[in-house]
Amino acid sequence: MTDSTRTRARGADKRRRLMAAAAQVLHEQGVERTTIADIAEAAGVPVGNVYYYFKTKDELVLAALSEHAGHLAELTAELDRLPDPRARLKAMVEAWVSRRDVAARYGCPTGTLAVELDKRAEGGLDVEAGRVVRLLLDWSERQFRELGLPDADDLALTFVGAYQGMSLLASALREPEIMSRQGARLTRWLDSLGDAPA
Amino acid sequence: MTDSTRTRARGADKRRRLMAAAAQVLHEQGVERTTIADIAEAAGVPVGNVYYYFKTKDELVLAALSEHAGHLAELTAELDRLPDPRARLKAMVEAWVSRRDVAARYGCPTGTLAVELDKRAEGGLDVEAGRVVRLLLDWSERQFRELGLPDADDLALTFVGAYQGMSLLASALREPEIMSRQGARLTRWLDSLGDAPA
Amino acid sequence: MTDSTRTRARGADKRRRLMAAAAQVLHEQGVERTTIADIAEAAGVPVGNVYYYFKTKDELVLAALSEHAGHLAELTAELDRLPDPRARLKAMVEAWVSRRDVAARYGCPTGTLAVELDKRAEGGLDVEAGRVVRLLLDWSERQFRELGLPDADDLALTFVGAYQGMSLLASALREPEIMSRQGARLTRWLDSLGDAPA
Amino acid sequence: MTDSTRTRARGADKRRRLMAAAAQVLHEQGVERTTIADIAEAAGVPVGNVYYYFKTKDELVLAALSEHAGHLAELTAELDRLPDPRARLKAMVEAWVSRRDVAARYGCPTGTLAVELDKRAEGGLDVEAGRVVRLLLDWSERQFRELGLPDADDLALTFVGAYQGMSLLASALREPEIMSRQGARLTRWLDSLGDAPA
DNA sequence: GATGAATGAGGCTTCATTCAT
DNA sequence: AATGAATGAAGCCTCATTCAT
Repeated sequence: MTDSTRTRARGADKRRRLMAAAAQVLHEQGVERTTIADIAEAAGVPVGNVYYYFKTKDELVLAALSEHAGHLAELTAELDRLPDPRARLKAMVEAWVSRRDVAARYGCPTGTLAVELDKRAEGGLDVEAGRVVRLLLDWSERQFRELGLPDADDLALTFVGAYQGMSLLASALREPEIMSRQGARLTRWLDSLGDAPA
Repeated sequence: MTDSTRTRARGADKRRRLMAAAAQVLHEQGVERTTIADIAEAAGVPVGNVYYYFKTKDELVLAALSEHAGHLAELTAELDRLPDPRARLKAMVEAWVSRRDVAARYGCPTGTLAVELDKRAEGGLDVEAGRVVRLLLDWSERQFRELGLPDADDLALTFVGAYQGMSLLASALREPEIMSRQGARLTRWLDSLGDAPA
Repeated sequence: MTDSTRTRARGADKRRRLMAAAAQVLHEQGVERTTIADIAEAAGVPVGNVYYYFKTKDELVLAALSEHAGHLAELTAELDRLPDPRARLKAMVEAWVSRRDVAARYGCPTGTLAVELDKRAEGGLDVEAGRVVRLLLDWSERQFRELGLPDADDLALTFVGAYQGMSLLASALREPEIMSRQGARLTRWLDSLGDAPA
Repeated sequence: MTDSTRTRARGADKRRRLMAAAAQVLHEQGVERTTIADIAEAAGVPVGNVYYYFKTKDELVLAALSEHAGHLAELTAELDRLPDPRARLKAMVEAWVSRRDVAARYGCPTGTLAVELDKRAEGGLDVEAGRVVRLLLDWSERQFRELGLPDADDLALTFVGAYQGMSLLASALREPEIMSRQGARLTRWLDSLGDAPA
């Protein structure tokens, strides 16, 4: 391994650590209340060095968004191995409910980020947040379409909206049980949706 | 009108203007990105004078929350004049949809405030935001209970959650139509709920 | 009693209350940490009204100084009724020790005021503080001179200096006993000073 | 000298400069009338940069106190090289008198700081000021004890109290001679104290 | 004379970003 | 690439003083 390779590897590692730290800390504290120093510390990187990897704070937010997108991609990839689209959707609900404690404390990472970023038009971060939200919508819509249901796009909005809504309420009221109970309702709803007529 | 009445009126007026300005600006820009100067300007009050009415920025946020609570109280008071609880709920949905443009730009005032305030434990503003959210939940629960439905509390969570979810998605995607379409679905869902068995 | 008399009486009363409040609050909190509002509140006078009686904060400080001077004048007038100058000095020490708790908390009113005012050349308040300090020095010197002792001025400096020193130490260490113990020493010292040679 | 050494040296140097500036400016102007900007300017440091070294103004005050404590430690270390405790005490008086001009203008640094800090209970700075005062008391007590005198603690209080008192009077009256004359008296008093009985 | 309200300067502190090495 | 230190623009808040009745 040459010096430059090792350096590149170490550099890439730092970058990855910064992204992960940004994703977590920004989720927990929100964008405005999080300082670059917070993220640097969480990543174990000296403050001054952050700017070598990310030119501005906005780029770190962007990185956090893409990190969340990555997590979602991993999850959907795994769920896509299930043969039945309905089972996939139900497994998604299960995944949400399993993270109920985090949701009840900090809300849905993507959703809360979107809420905060929507309040500023400049920088285009709001658009990027919308893009990540849409990833989940698109995946959901795909499942509903595979089920042969009409208005799959609306069903996806209802599905994801329910998740965002229960996360918001769970965190506003600090009650993880809201995730469990509303998750169960969501599952029942999925079951109640008729398959494509034969 | 006596002198003191006039003075008091002016003072109270300014206070009210500050509350209204705080409610609006904080909704549009978020808590952290809004400066006292922003609110002062929106209310037409010199910055230094704000502190005569509100000792801290947090008190202004609190005032905004109570302003939103007031708006909600007005709305529910009006809806309560309808004889049928189901009609009340449907009218609530209509009210939400009618404000679709604001929702698609800035989200639900109470919901987005709650999201932002939940990220800071200090000050108790998070609890206060939860309290306002609960006002709507309680009103909704009351309607479901009047309809004689079981699990009125869960139904309320579903109902309000759907609203929060569609608001979030509408604003994340900047599509007011999401409010209309999901509003229609919500109305249909309300219609589908059976009355109390005779 | 005419209206104007009553008004003047009420006005004079307010003025007196403000002076007393200024003397107390400025002693307890120091000049810089005391706001006009603090003094107004302590006096039970609306803030805006203070300026009718005192044009600036400095004038209030001046008033406090003269209040303290008044207290001292009262005390010395009383002590002067004692026939023996040594007895007068010893009674003065007793008076100091009797106020040991206040001294241990806030120091000597005049002394601490002088310390704070000496740090600013402008306004002449420092000079005024010195004048009040000198009142006590002059009285003491008179006693020593009546005792027929040489260097009465130096003895007065030693006497008053001892008082200022023990007050400072008592308050810095928060130990009222320092006043008692050093007061006893001071009394013994007074006793040890020979009378004028016959 | 390596790069990091140089950087560290520069950083440490700035810190030291800030401490020295804080000690001096706070002594001359008092805590409340001194702004961070004053200290920064005296140290030749940009205001914003001060916060890299001291997180709050209180920390700067603390630093000033420890600076004064350092000065005292240096002085006593030097005096401790004298074989005779009485000579040490007399040399201490000489040191005080030699700084009579500063004392007559701004008082004893530690004493005046203690006076001001005692007026605020919060932050614990008052306690810290007391601690520094006690350093001098403890050293003095040690000398009196070495002389074999009874009540060394009371003698120390008298000794240090006399110093604080004369400093206060000298600065209140703006007369450096007070330091000289009372210093001479203090020296004579030290001479008059009997040694331990053989 | 009395009083609540208004004003504006100034102080403390934070932090994104840049610099020097 | 790495890093401690530097910079300066805000932002929040306080308060002496003044104003308008």
